[in-house]
Amino acid sequence: MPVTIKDVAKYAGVSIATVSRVQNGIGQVSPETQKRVLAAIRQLNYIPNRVGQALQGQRHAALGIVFPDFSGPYYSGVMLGFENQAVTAGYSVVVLATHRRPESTQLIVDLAGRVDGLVMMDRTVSNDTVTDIARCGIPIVLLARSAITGMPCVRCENRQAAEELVGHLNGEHGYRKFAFLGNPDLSFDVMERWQGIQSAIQQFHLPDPDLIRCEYRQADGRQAAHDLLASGQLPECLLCANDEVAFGVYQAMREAGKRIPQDVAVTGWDDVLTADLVDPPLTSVRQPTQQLGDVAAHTLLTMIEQTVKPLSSTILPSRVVFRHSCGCIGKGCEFRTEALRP
Amino acid sequence: MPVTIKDVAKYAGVSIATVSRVQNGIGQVSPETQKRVLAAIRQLNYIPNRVGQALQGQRHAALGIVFPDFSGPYYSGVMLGFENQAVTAGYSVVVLATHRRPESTQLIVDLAGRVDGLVMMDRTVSNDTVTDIARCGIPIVLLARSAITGMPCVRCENRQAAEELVGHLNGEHGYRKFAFLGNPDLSFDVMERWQGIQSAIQQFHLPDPDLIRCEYRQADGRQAAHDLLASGQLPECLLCANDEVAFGVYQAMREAGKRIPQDVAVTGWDDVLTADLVDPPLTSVRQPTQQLGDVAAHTLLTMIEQTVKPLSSTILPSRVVFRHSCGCIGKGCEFRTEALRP
DNA sequence: TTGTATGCGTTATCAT
DNA sequence: ATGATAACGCATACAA
Repeated sequence: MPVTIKDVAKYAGVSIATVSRVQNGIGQVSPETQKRVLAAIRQLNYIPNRVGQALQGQRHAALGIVFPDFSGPYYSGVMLGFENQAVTAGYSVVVLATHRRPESTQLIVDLAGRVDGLVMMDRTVSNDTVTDIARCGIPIVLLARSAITGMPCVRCENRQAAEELVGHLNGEHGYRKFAFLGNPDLSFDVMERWQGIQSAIQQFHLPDPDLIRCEYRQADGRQAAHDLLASGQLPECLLCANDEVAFGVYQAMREAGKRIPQDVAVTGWDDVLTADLVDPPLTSVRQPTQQLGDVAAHTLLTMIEQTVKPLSSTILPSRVVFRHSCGCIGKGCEFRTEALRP
Repeated sequence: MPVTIKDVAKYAGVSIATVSRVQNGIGQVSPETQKRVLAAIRQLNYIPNRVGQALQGQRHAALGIVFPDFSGPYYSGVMLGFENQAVTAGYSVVVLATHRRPESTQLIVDLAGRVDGLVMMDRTVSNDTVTDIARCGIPIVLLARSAITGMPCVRCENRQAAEELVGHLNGEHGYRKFAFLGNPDLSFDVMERWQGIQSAIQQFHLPDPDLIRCEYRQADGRQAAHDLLASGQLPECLLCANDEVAFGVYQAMREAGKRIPQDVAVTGWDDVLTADLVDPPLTSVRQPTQQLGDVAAHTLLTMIEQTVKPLSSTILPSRVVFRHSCGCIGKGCEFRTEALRP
């Protein structure tokens, strides 16, 4: 049904080679035939078939990116940066979210067959699968994921930020008993945050922190906080795996009549735009999400277009943003040097 | 460089056709050769090239979706619903964000050449371009966009919700002077909201509302609110084009020492998760974003796989969610029947 | 059961 | 300046 170069050639009364020459501006064509061909193209509304071009040119002109999920501003940021770089470089973007689907492996293999390079995010599929696909010769960049030998990896700094966070909470506010809300098994970043927190707590000789396993949506944080309240073992400070979990804790605390930070301090991670607007403003850790996608795309493009693989991994800096939910007060979020509670 | 079916055939010592038969489970193959072929596939790490398949099968097994932008939970929701439907039906998803790029038209034409169907969202490209592409025979579904004859359109209800909102603000709270913050020229939905608001205000014989043109990020709402404050013409109620703008207004009001809703009432649109957590909780309009992507994908798939084009447009219902920022009080957000201000 | 041959749409390399 | 033809990777109709 669609118009092919053959149709145009017949309509213009020339060979397909000539049409191709006009179309791509390569080779010599007489002005007269050029005119005829151009007219035929316009007349028939001819659009070159990308599949034919891809087959001939031995490239898809497309990049793939595999997300574990789409929800939340974190993925939007990565997507934004990635798409921008890819399109600017002349590549289309094919996305896939695994959602822990059992058939994820097959879907990713399928995806690998239609792109020139692949970004694999976090816990989307096993390392073995990634290695298998890489062995087929397709360039792969890991994003916010544990390293695999021979593949570049792009991620945000987590441990240092976690240590700074705990250092502040103990040093400035005097908190000693912490709990972490999240599931280190589900995400590489969260695992690193949990490890950083544990390491800092050991370093300061504080009592072992509790790990409250929960997923990353607001409802999960809310449920976890309610469970914690029901157990009667509310620590001084709740460190949340991300801001959505922290917002869920906010909900639960409001429902239970507990005040933040007077009754319990709360921190998030991601520093979403609304972190500054909730009551109280949320102390969080800002990550350069857009840059994450940006650098991942750039690294991938380098691997595709250069014959030498750089293999350079990138770790982008995170920054702790102190607000009121940890106990800091005032407009400039000055630290309270005395402990908040008597 | 990549492994082709030819390589596998040579390695297994069989013909290409036999490999294909094994690969697709079609036709008769002796157990012995099947084993050899399977071993070769595993050994060489063969992944079928989708381009070859597409060329032969006359289909891409891919759907395209064109966004104006990615920022915000609205697009995440649409994306989530769309990707889920597409992948479930065996299609890959190719995304493009126009970002008001001048070369958008070319990018979309390009995209059209590598998918079996296309969803076009909002103000991404001119109607003429959409019609041109449709003429090439590729199925198109419009999403949150003004209708074009002959193309199905999926969107959320806006006018009715706008009227309900204004009816509440005037009827229950007694507000008479409104301003709308947003740019009706930039988005079809926002245009409809603005029209619905105007229509309701006429209907209730209230003074003409002000239109404060601004874009849709938090910073834009903040700037618009500051401008409004500087002008000295603060209306009783600010109707924001979306929640992010409303959050920007929150910022500005806090910075100016104005209270919501005592000094000025504020409403948003989208009902993002944090609308309930900001101070005061934001009155907003909830849209089924995920379902939007879901229905768009489903409609597109029907067009592709059925020969009869349904052409049915879908309008999904929106729902006003009353919270404190409009003047409602109490947990259940009961209406205040008297005017809030003396 | 297996192999051969053709066509999908495009570009590139020849030959004319 | 132009036309004929091969090649890309795959699936399939047909021949053996």
